[in-house]
Amino acid sequence: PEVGGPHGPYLQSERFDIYQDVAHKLHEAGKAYDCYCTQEEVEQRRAAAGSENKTTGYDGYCRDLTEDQTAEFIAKGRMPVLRFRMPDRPIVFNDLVRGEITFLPEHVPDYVLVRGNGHPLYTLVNPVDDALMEITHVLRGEDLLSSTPRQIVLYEALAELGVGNGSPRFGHLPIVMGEGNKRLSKRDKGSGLSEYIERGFLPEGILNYLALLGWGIAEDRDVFTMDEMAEAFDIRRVNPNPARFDMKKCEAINASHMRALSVEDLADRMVPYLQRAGVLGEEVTSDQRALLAEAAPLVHERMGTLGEAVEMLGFLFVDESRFERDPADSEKMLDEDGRAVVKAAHDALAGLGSWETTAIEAALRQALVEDLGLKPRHAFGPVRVAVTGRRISPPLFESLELLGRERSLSRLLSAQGV
RNA sequence: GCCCCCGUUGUGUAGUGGCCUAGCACGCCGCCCUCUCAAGGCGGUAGCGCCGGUUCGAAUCCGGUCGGGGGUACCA
Repeated sequence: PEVGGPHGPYLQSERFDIYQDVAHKLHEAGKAYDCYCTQEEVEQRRAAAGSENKTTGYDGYCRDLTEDQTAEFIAKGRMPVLRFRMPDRPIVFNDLVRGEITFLPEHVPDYVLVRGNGHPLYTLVNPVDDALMEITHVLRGEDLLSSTPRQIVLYEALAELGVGNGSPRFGHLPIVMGEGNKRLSKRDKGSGLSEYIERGFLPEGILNYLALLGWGIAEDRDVFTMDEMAEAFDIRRVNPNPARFDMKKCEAINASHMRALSVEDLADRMVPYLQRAGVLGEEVTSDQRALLAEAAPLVHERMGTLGEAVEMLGFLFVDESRFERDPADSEKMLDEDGRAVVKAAHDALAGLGSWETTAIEAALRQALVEDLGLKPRHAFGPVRVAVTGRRISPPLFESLELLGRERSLSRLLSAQGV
């Protein structure tokens, strides 16, 4: 609607006259008829028919009303609905993903196009819009499969009346199921796109994963770019089985795309997430940009989503007053022994001449591993928590360099409770 | 109930009568690497829903059965 195009108007509310006109034509041509039955009457007749397991839907009562019968209904003040007259023949169509599908006429009853109050229904509006807008292919969920036969017949009737060129091609995609084989409903957690965006999934990652639900680019490959997908995709190769949404796999695919990003791109994309978490402000200073550019290479192979940037890199951008350590990690790593290690680390680094990675590493290895005889993992664990606030972080020595001498020493001090 | 769709390891898939003692990916388990976590490398785990039939031969074809999903509105 906001873009426009050759088949406007694009707002349904502005197309009322079109629907009304088409409804008229359908009625005139006998493709649809006025039906005066109330819903109660239809149900009663169905129940009275006994074996109500035969067919649901309308029984065709008003299909061929005489003028007298019609007059009688009108005299009673009944307002008719416009009902489409389904042909008495099997409806066969070739679904793009499922192949040939057949519906017998007794299973697709006449259906309502226009309400008693004159308002057109989706059943009319959708095909009319698609016919007029020259839609050629309809790719939709399997949940719409059983309404397809009645739509196809409508398209054909429309074409006979000079509206559109007949039925588009249909392809019914498998529905994505959630855990426990239940349909993923909009209310379910993990069903809304916004949740994935908030967590920092990449658009190309989500798209890649979704495409894998029923389709594959090759036998031995499942990570691909959007361009590659567009190039290779073929609706006829889509699998009709409903697929379960697997968050683990989705995360793995996304992680692959994260790694495929250039570090520059990664840095840019992390910014909004760092801002939203308050790690970065509205305005990102050039110093912060530079720091982020140096930090990006350290994390680009260890992040699954952009949102993880907050925990991974937050410690670098936060000043001492706002720096916090994970309580559980602190408790575990900064016990008495841990604090002793941190003190030794501080002393080793305090007088360091050159504040860069190799020198930092050399000094710490000497002081903690050589002099104190600690295993590397026991030596660096407490230091890591002291400086980054977490047991999981980017590589320690690089992190220390980026953090800078002043803040590093300050944190090594505060971790000792000093 | 009735109609339609679907049925290969935990998950997504490859497989269209012999190349299948069923391939790939994710997961899971173990090992290697290692300052944490990842990444990477190596190895392992687990499947043709079931029953008949066709055939020299069936995951592949046919029938049945069971199971899952969707649809059955004057909703979209």
